[in-house]
Amino acid sequence: MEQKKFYITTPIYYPSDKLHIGHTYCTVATDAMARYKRLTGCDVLFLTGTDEHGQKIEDKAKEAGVTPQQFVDNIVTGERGVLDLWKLMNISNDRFIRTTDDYHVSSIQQIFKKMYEKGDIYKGKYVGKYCKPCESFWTESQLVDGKCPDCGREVQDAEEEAYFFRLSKYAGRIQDLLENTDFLQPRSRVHEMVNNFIKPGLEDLCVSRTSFSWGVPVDFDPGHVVYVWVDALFNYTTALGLFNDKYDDYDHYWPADYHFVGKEIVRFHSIIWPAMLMSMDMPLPKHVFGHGWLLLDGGKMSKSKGNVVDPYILAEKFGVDALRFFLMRTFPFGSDGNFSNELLIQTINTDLANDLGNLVSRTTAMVGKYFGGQLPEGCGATEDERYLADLICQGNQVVLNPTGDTVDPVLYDAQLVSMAAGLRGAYETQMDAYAPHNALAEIFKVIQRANKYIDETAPWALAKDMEQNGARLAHVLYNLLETTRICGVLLTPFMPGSCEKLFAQIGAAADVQTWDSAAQWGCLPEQTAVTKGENLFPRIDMDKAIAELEAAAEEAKKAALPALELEPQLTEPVDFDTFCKSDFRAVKVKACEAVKKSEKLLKFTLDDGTGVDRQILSGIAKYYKPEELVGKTLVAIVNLPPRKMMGQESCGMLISAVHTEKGEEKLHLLMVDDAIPAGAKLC
RNA sequence: CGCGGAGUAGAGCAGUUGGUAGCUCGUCGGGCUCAUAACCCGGAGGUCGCAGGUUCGAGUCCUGUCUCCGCAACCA
Repeated sequence: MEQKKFYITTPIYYPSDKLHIGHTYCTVATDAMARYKRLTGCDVLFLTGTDEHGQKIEDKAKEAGVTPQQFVDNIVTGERGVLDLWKLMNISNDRFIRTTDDYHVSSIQQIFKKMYEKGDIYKGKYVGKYCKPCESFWTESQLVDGKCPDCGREVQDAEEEAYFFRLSKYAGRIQDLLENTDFLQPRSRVHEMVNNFIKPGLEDLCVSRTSFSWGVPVDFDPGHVVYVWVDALFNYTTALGLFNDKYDDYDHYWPADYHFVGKEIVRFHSIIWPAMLMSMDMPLPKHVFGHGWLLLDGGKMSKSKGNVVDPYILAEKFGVDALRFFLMRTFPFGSDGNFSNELLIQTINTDLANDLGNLVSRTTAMVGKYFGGQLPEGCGATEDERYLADLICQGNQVVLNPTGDTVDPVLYDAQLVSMAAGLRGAYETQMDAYAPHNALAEIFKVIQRANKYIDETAPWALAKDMEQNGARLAHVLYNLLETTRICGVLLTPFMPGSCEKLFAQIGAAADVQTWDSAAQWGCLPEQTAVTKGENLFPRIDMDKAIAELEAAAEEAKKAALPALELEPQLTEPVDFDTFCKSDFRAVKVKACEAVKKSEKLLKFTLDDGTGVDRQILSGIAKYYKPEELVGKTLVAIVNLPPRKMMGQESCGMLISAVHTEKGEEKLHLLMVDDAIPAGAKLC
């Protein structure tokens, strides 16, 4: 039988900053799906990577004083970079593509040329607004109040040559694709795309730039670089060897079965991407799935808000599998979810520690305690149980009738067996519907049932009379091991590392970790070696962990801030006469006291050489104690108009030096040589 | 009238094709002691934002209305 192939991708991420929990979410989801498909026997190719070109990277590199290539190398391959993160998260991608890879660059040039020769890319004029100081090109809609969104200055009409893709040509086919197929999922995204972008009319798309150079050069027209659309989207095919010799399985794996993408790039993947493929006469990917976002406090996570969540810290603190599990279990895939540390810890404690971890712990402990770590021969599945399990695995409904006894061992066994036997089917249904959160919920129903089974059968009571009840006790424990085994198999795509440990503890070898074995009751060898190992998922002290996380976040925030920040210098000239109108004088502090009821103000009584005391209020109480300033020689501007502050008059302003250190504002009064007499003019 | 999403127990969320409203946490009471102070059972707590409509029947469909959120730049 031919193996079914399955090609799945994440977006290629933009390495202008370290990746955060949102990227991790998407990649973990893709990984879980890829592992699931491998488990079921598919021939899987799982691709992820980075999209490394563009203006922003060029700017960031410049800021950091390195070349763009050095900049992205650091973020991608450097310590705690993208590759390290995926390694830490146990991501099983088969390939990793970087758009700066040679083979990709040359492939893109050929693709661009091909579309140009076909006439779907043509040279035109890009009309917009230009901000000279920023050297930036803006479209009308990007302007803020008609001015440059970066610096707020006036912009002027400008146009530049650029290449355009005939997106408009494919509007009809795209609309049909979206509305009449299940290409784009979940369905709700379809309305969004059609209403927002297609119905208003698709305009041709500008696919080249001359405003920056960090990109794939258009080889037949120097000065132009290929813009993101062509460069980034085609990664899904160049990584298979399209127009290059690096790989050779384009024909085998293309078209992709699933592109997993965040909802903000659904537009690119569901409109632009298929249109470009149509232009290239290439098959379209089968599905694009736009998953939701992780929100913080109901709002978006962003660098500028300073609220990004670092997956490194969480994975190291709570364990990779716990984090992977949390992401997949808690949030319905496809809609937004509210991330919080409390929720993370609660999920770990409830599901992993209390339910699953504790189930394994109590089961293995009892096998150790009552049977020395090995159950006796004959404790395995009965004929009836195997028959029941088979019926259920084949999709039959089985109604179990209680005997009416208060204690009904046969019923308990049958209920547990039938739930465990039916699990794979329920799980598969949910996974194939791309609802991993529901698949996990199915597993935990069984885990909870198993915990209940222990209460019902009360093994500790059976153990009191081994001669009478030993066989029954062994069968009960076997049933528990078998249930955990099946759950373990199905949890493997989500928590590969922990499941390996689980299998070791319950003595499940590789041949009973397979997909097939998850639909067979009773394949765990009866006399296998069971060991109570370390706790798979230790319980987390919520308050303590939260406090530590907050401390770590504070630390990270500080470390991320620049060591030293200075006000940018003004470039606008001031004429000499205007400058001369400011009268700076040396002044001596005769007295200084804090202003009552004010947190910031100090009141200075100053000798300014006129013989009349001058009073100045200054908002520097945070930085100086009044008494330490008495007798100092300072600098003040004396011809500012007097101003009332907290009911007192301030005649002038003391001059200070200010800067920012690690995000903290620092201030130093300008103190000069005490040899300078009061009233000396500074010029 | 720009577009879209969301409003369900104290909190956080599920609710596929319309058919007796569920889950986790919290709370109250009980059971058990194998286990990671974990596990099991039970109770209290919701007019499913509001108002209409379709229907034998609506959280679920339709209309209206209020509130909240997101919507420039390749920021999943």
